[in-house]
Amino acid sequence: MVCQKGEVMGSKGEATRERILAAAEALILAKGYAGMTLEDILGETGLTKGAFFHHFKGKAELARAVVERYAEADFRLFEEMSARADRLADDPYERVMVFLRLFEDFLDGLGKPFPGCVFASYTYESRQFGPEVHSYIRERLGAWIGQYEAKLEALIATRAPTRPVTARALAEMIVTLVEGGFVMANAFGDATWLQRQSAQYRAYLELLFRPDGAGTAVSGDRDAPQSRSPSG
Amino acid sequence: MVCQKGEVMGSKGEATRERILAAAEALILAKGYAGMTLEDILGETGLTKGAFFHHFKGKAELARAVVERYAEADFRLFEEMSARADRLADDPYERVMVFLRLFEDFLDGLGKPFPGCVFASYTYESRQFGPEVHSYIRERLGAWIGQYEAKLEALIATRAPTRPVTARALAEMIVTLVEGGFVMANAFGDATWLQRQSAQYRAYLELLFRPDGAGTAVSGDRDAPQSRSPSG
DNA sequence: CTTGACATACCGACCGGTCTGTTTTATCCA
DNA sequence: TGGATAAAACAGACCGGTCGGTATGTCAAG
Repeated sequence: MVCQKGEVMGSKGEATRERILAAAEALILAKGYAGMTLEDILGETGLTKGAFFHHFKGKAELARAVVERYAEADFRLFEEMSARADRLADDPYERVMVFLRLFEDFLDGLGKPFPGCVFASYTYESRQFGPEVHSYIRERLGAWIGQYEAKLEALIATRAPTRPVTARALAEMIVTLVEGGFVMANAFGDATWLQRQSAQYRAYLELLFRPDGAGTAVSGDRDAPQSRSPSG
Repeated sequence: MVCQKGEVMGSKGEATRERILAAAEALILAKGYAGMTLEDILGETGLTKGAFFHHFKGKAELARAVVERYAEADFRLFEEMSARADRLADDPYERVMVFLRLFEDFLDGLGKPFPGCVFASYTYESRQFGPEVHSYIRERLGAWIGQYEAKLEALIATRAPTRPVTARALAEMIVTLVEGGFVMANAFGDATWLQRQSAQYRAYLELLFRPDGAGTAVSGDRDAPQSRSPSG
């Protein structure tokens, strides 16, 4: 055997496993973990029970695999976008701003069914999962905040904010806005919600780190519509 | 019959119904709607199946009643706090700031088990509920945003912001921060998370509407700890 | 001829909901 | 005033369907 012990030998099995994970993630985001049935997954993937239990010990292991896959993809997406932003700008302030715009552009490209956050979905069903999954989510959320914190740390190191503030606090704020943004976007069926929050956050950063640039209009601004019907 | 047709004759039945609703809300926040079992409710309230189905047609009706109760309580809480803030200050800017501080103080008083938002919990299980529940949540979220919008509208009418911004956008932002704050607070088991977001939001408003007051330290500021371990 | 990758029939537990019975409470009339 | 009476407020056994999980089998590839 060329690749012994079933290492990273992609082939058919891995593809099927990936299909199951992708379907499960979408279902968890739409119906919640407890609301998702194995039958749902089988119907979505066209597989049968035998196939599912060949790849996963059970629903609990699937739950762990889904959140791990999600966390890894999120982490990589951030790193990639961060690298792109750093290539497009040298100044730490501009790097943060460009990163946020890249993030907003990325969200623009996301079609519906509008995605949510697996972390948040799990959080509201926390009792379903053991403490190990809970602490794993906590760790990955912490890592996510840390990614933002690093970029903001570089910013604060070069520019004194107009008001005392920590990189940690600002990092927590944008992550909170993203999590809340997913909830609101889903509730209103409005895919632009999250982008608007990111734009407001950029405005906050601008006032903190470039208060003189008030005249220089922030290009690509996403203001909320002047009047929005609550039921729209 | 003095009170015909079982009108608003509180007494015993209503109290039991209220106990069921309170238990169900806590369970939905902890385990999600689908993860919550009728047995859970019966165990929590010490009742039996007969009692439950005497008060509710089924789990679906309970779900609707829970979210309606939650929405009404939230609405009333806002109105009450808003009235208190308006009594404590005359200036629209100060009224918003005082309101936010009252909100933070209120959150301080909340003991664990740390609450979440029923709207958000339902949002991540949206497929479980019919479109009528979904649109109801949308309407109530819209009303909530509208409450904030009215206060911020008065603020913008009296003070020109340092940067063009709409009351609607700012209202959406604070609501988004609250929703995301519940998620993060639950994930990290950190009851102060939401208060810190509110404080950051106040800082944003200060920069928007009182940029000269930089020297005047905002009393009762809640900054994030300088270094937070991601796993803490 | 072993092993991975599926398919299928089936099981047992659980869960939402029903049915019937019992207790308590409120109301009305002699 | 008090007992009849009806309705509300419960209790608890039971049922049918669903869901997670298992056991067994097939089939192709190496």
